[in-house]
Amino acid sequence: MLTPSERKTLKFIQRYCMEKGYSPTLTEIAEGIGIKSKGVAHRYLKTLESLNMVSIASHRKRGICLNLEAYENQSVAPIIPLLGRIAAGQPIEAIEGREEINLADFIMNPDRYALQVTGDSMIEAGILDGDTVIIKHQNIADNGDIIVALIDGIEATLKRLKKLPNGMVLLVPENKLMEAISYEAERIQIQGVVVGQLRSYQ
Amino acid sequence: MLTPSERKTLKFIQRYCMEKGYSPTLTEIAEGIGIKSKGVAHRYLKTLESLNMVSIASHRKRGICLNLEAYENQSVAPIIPLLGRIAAGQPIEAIEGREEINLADFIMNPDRYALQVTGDSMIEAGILDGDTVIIKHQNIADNGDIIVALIDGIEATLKRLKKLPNGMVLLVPENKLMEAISYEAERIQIQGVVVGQLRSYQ
DNA sequence: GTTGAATGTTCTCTTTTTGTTCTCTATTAT
DNA sequence: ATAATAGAGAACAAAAAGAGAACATTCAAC
Repeated sequence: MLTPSERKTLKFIQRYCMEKGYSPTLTEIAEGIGIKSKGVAHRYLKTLESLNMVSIASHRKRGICLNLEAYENQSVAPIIPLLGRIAAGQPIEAIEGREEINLADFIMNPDRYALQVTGDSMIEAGILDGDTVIIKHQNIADNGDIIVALIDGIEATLKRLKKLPNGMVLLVPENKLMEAISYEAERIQIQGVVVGQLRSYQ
Repeated sequence: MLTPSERKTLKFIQRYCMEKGYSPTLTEIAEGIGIKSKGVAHRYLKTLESLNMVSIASHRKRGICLNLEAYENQSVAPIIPLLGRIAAGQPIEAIEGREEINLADFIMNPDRYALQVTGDSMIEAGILDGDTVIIKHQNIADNGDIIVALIDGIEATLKRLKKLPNGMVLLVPENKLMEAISYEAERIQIQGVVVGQLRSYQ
């Protein structure tokens, strides 16, 4: 089990290597994890080496190498480093404050579940055929929410919700080729609200 | 059988480990379960250890380790139940085989990192302004991959890659309002390939 | 090659944080 | 009344964190 400082060291090295393409020096590590002593940085590094998290080419400068396999076992938390913001035509810009994304936020709550989306009805909202959506189970929703609606207790569908003033509800697909349909409120049962979406390209 | 306080302690540790990737200190546990005394937290921990719910590395800091049983009760892995497939106009259909999604598979590789996307250049590929993309760090890519490209060593951009037969590369935005631009291959450095995408609606 | 700056390695020391073990008190159910 | 459960907090032991000096090795410029 890594101590927080060792973990911080590992994260820093990972991030550094990712950004620069080569490993940091001890002084850079020390600075990167917020301490002054490179001797201490070296100690953390030795621990990481003994746990097979990294390999160190002895006496070589910038001779640290991340060990991929050991890494996976280690961290239980679904955390991924957030390197920055990418916008066309500019260098990647760091985001102050947030340095990582924790997917636990997505799923920690027990009333969440996932659905795989079939069809193109929400394509203009960036939800494509084959995507997975994270649903929060609840029976009410706000205007504009994307919801899982059960129509007449049978048909399930993913649509944007629009409440009409006359007591009707409109289920709006995000696709120019399809039309919104309105229903009497009694026919529509809200099963959940989309709180997240994910897609894998692999 | 666990007392309410012991159960609370166990739940807190599970949650903490899940979110942070390492175990809490006694003081953090005490605070987490709403008491002031770390001695008391220690007592609960000892009970949990005697019931084999956790193991404690003696005198080690953050040396708590959840045991298998405890894992089974409440999943500590980043897993979310996959209820099925939703398509407009049909009931939610179960997916044979896969019953849950493990977000660890999604992202937990040391050569992955996240970037926050700014701008609309990939909007027709379902990558919207504000979305997060998961990048796999690599220097080569296949035709059709969405890549992080560094142009002339300065500008970073997210585009679909198209290799032209004449040694040029085309960076294709997924937006009708923008035009693909071709470059000499030497000017383009591939920094990574998009392997995932996620969006939070909260 | 030689040299010197940069970097890696090995220490010893101090301080801070955390784990462990107590004792004491309060509350509640049987 | 008694036992089980809760909680506060003091006192001490041990681990972790950190500073920094001293020395060894690399590596690039000359």
